[in-house]
Amino acid sequence: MTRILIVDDHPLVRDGIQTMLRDESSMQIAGASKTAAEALAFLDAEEPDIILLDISLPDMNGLELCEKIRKTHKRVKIIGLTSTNEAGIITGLLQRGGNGYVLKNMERAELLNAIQTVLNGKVYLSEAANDKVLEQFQNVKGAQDDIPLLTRREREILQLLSDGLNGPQIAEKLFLSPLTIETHRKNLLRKFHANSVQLLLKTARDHKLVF
Amino acid sequence: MTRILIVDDHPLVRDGIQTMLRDESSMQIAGASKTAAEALAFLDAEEPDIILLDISLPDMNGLELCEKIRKTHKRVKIIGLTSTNEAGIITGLLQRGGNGYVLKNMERAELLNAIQTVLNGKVYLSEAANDKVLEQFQNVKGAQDDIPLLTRREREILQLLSDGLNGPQIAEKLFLSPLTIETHRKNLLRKFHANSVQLLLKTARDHKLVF
DNA sequence: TAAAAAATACCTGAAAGCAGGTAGATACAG
DNA sequence: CTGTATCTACCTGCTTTCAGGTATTTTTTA
Repeated sequence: MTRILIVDDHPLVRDGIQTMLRDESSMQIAGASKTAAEALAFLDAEEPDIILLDISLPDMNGLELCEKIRKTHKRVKIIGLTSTNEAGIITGLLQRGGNGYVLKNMERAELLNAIQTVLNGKVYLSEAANDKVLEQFQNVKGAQDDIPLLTRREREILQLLSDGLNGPQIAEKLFLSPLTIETHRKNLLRKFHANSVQLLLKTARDHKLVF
Repeated sequence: MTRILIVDDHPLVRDGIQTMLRDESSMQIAGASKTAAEALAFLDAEEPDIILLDISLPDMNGLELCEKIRKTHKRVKIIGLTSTNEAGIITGLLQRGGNGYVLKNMERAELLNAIQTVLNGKVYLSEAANDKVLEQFQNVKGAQDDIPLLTRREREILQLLSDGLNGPQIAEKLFLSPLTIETHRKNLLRKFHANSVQLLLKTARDHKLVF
């Protein structure tokens, strides 16, 4: 028997999911919480197998809640739920220990599929979510008029800067003159229209050139 | 008929995959490339349905190649292949338009499963890869004994530094003396045992105190 | 193979950051 | 109400970064 906790502040969603799963004899709705606080209280008492977790809750960000739950409940599988597919949520959820992600306009079959998939230890991302990831990626690439093209060396140095190294340290690591690093850094700043490495790195991260 | 391109510099892997798929009448190995250059040349001539892409290639980073392929081939499904599961590769691959990810020690069934999943427009991540994502997450949280306690003001300034502002800019924004910001920044550096703002921000990000 | 691109290295002067202090004003809790 | 923590602000001296160049060598590409 798979025990499921629903965390969503919309009654419509809670009822809808209950209905979708009503005929599945192997699944049981263990609880339904309207808020993060309720969910955490529920988890103090019971340990479900699956949590269907709305990303936008009234009292706490869904990602944050996911992180919090994962800290004390290593075993439970967490599937994110959302209506509008915001940027970065998918990877954010995975990085916080989430096991999957479905959109609220899903079909019944997709929900069952998602639950089965994460129960088997795999990650499930809905097709639409997948499209969004790609689309977002394409868009980023599409609006790349102003994403500067970097040389290999520049990318390398950008990454090292992102790793927290400063000029002299990079020079030592790459067996180059600190002045050379300065030149590359300067070219990076120019290409990104940044006036400090801080800003450069922020922009680069926004464009997903470094992580 | 599903046409598959294998991109891997290890003959063993190429042969192994061919063998795994030999008995699948619905699948056909359209080609096998040893390098990124070969793969790109192949894609100029033919358009497979699936690309099984090794992450560590001799002439180009797999992520980079994925990005490059996705730029001109929107339709093809790309599944990453790797032996050792490095940090960040999974999300990096997704963000570059990858559709899935399997480890080289997979079973035949898992490969077929992965191919079928991405053909259906879903993302496939292998169980082992999933575990790694979670494990990596848990590790970060596990070593949190020495995360410094920050005051409200320090958190505020940390966030502004993370946003790419420098000392004087923050001072202006908060109606404070630049010297005050310098003090706070200095305290942050001390608390994080960092000797530059760059390093401070990296550490803070690792501890998920800023994003 | 010739031209273009990339990588290397240097210079000057101004601005900012960093390390090491000191110190007054609030605010908050025992 | 009396510490303790926090926020504020300053000083000196040194290092690094940034903006603006120039210039040689190597690699890539047309």
